[in-house]
Amino acid sequence: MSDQKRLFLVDAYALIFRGYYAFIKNPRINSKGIDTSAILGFTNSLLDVIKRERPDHLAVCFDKGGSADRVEMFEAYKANRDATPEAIKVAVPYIEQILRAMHIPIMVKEGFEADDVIGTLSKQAEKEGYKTFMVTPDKDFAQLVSENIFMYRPVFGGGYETWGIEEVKAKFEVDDPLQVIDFLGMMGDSSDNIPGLPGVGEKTAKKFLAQYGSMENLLANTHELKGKMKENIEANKELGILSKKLATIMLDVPVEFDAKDFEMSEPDIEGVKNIFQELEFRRLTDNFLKTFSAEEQSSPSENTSAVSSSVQQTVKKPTSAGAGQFSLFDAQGNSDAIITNQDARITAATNSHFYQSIASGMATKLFIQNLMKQTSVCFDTETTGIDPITAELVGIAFSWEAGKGFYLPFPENKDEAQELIEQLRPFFESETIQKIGQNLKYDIKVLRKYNVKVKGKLFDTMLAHYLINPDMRHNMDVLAETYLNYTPISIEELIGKKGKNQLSMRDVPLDKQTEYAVEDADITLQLKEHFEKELGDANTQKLFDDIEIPLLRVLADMELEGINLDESFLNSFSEELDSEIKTLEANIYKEAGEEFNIASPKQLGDILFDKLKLVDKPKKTKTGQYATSEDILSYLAKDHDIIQHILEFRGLSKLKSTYVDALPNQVEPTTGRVHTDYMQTVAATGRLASNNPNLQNIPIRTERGRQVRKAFIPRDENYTLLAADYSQIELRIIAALSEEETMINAFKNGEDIHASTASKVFNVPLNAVTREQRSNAKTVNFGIIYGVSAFGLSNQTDLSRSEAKELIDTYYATYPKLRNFISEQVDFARDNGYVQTVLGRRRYLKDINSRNAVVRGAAERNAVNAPIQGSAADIIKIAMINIHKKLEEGNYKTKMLLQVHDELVFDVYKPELESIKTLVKTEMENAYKLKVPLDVDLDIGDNWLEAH
DNA sequence: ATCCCCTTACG
DNA sequence: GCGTAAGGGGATC
Repeated sequence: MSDQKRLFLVDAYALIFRGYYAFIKNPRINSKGIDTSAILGFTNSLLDVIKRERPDHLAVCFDKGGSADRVEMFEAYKANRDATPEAIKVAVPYIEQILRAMHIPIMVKEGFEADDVIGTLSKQAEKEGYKTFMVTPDKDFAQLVSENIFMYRPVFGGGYETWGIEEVKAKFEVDDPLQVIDFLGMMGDSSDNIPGLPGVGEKTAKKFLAQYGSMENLLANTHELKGKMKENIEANKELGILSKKLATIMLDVPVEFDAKDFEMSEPDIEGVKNIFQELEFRRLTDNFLKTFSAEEQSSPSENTSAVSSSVQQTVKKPTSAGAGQFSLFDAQGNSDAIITNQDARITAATNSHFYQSIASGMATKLFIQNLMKQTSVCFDTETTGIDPITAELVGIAFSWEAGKGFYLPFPENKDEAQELIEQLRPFFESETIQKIGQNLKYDIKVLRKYNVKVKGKLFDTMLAHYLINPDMRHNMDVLAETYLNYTPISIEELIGKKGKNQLSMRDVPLDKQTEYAVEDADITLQLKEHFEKELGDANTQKLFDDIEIPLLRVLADMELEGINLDESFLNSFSEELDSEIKTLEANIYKEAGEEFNIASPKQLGDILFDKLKLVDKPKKTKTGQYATSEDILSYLAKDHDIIQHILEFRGLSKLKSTYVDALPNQVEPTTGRVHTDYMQTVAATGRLASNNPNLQNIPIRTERGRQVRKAFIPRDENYTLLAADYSQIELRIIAALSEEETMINAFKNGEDIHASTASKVFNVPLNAVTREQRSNAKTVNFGIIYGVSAFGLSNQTDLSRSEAKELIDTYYATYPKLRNFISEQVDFARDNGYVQTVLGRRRYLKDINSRNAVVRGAAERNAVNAPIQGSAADIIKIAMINIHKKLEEGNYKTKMLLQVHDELVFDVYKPELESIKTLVKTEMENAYKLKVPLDVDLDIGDNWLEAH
């Protein structure tokens, strides 16, 4: 590089947006509920540029007030951009603070865009002999590139590329960077709302530029074009000229390049640290200090240890110690000292580690001896598939020291595999060795098939993180990147994308298996260290130890147990539905006058509203289609037979495809039963979710639908199904938490709560409450749980908006403490950034202080709903754990099979029926003590429908 | 094959 | 109005 002075001009918003979207699937929320994604992303990029390039001169440019000139030229200019996300709006003042503390100048000029400011400054600096680098991913800037002006573009996946004249010429296929303006003018830019020439995209624009060189020359020669293209362009010449103007970056903004001002200087280190501390950027602080300290290199530490000669080893060292690469650990092996560098992530290739696979025989014996001496071990099973019931063990990885681990491959032969697992049995069944894993439910289920029970204390990193931040995702890759700044080998890299050519883990070479599997165990171990602390900070240690971890074993048992399904019943039901659907189809085609796909909302909307014109002003969905949902069609059903038939068609098709036909396919051949998978970490409120198949949404509300429940049957004639469900648990919780005496007493007296509410709200005696009054009271009762509005209530009932409002007002007057409770929840969320359940399960509400009323409203409803829904989830989880324990201790043959949020279903061995009924009712009703009694209804039957 | 949209099933 | 899973259609690669 020459000794020419170098100026870096940063396009602030471009990097802020980029930072924000980089975290969009996994936003960073600090304990105060601030979404810091954009701030973190921007600051990381900025430090990265400084560290890589060590610029002499640097400034950051912002937009302000948009471009007055461009809006004047073209009203729609940038008009239909999405509203700026809340996180970005709150980010800007912080970023300005950070820049001020770093003593980096902020350039902004009212009425001009950052493009124009950067353009003007770079041309001025060029005259003074500077080399200028415009830090932005935005292609528009290519027009400014010259001999001394470059684009410095962040590229996807990390790193930067520099665009000079040659690069711009190649990318845009032009002779001069200035032609980029013509290029953008021709093809337009939807994000900037530059209209462009109709029918001209990237390809055509390049062709035109090669041929005509400029917009003006193209427009002067349109006679040479032909067909539709000729018409289009001739009719839009003005638009072409306008587009080119809009795409032109201005070079005469009233700003001045002052070399002295832009010179890099010492930052106010304490000031920056304070801001980072407020934002809770711990690792970024380290990164900042390294960036601005003279000694930024740290040499990689040795993490290897003596290796026995009988094992195959794979030791990797950092490939280089160049800038941007770091050791994973400091000298103390302290993983908290990791240096983040978003664009140069640490991967196995850059990190020192020691992973080894263990050969059979003596090596295994020695390994197991060593394993048994440990007090806490992380393990991860590798199998032939993702379904634990059919998957076979391919190997198991172990790690008990960060950066180090072992892989024990399993033979394909079943007897030999069983022999190996027998050697490991003492480890898995040890009560004293703690087992650490990511999603241990899976490993436990796999091992159970080899007749091994995992005992001892457990630590599941996925569950830990679910409690730390339930709104995030919890797969290991995300956790590793977020908390360790480490990118693990992806499973796709190993076995290929899913589909036809995907390999089984068995087909992967042993050294690759070892690298992948031990890495997972190693990372999981490191995550555990991290989360242990955070669980304490969030006060959720008890929830983890007493609820989620014990529940994991309960769920594993329920899933392995499965439920018996009456397939022949479903098959005949399917035929019955099929013939009815065919009849309905024929009727609908006749009424529509043509055949079409009734199941396609798009085609259906066109038939109903374009062809038949059933309504004057049909409603549209947000994507511009006609809305044809149940609630809209129901209004029309009584006037039009076709609508009635369509609704019936929909109902029957859904029933058939989702349940009647799908369920028999989900029967596991090896067990003859249906095994759902309960997901313990997806519902933000603490509920479980069920999938493959979902057994939590089996129909019950319509007569026809609930027939499906007849297909769920006991194990055999010696068993019967028992369904136990909490009566009104959410209303009981809100009554108890709000301490609303009137409602508490109604529950204590065993009253019908909706009738009781109606009697009080409508001021009539309990026995004079009409059906309609009860029904409206019921709607409000439920509405309260969801955070009701007059608007929502009137939509749900026959009441008008004002009647609905009056009803809500009277309701609050009747139950004043309920209203207090609601505002207390919202206040708590505003002050703390989260709300919590009876057991302290938190839900963070980052939007609770949003200035956008719609967004804030949703957060406020969450503040009310999450503690209620979540507390109900907490309570049934306690009941499940206690019941499971009692069933084991009592050696009952009865098994718990299903959980449906407020209901548990059991396969009861008939001789045990009476004691089970008492056991279940007692445990459920006493799972948690509230100021309101809990009440459980029990039902028994030869299928799930009868048991209700 | 994969993603998004719309609709609908449950608590 | 809260929380989920899943099917089919249709666009896109």
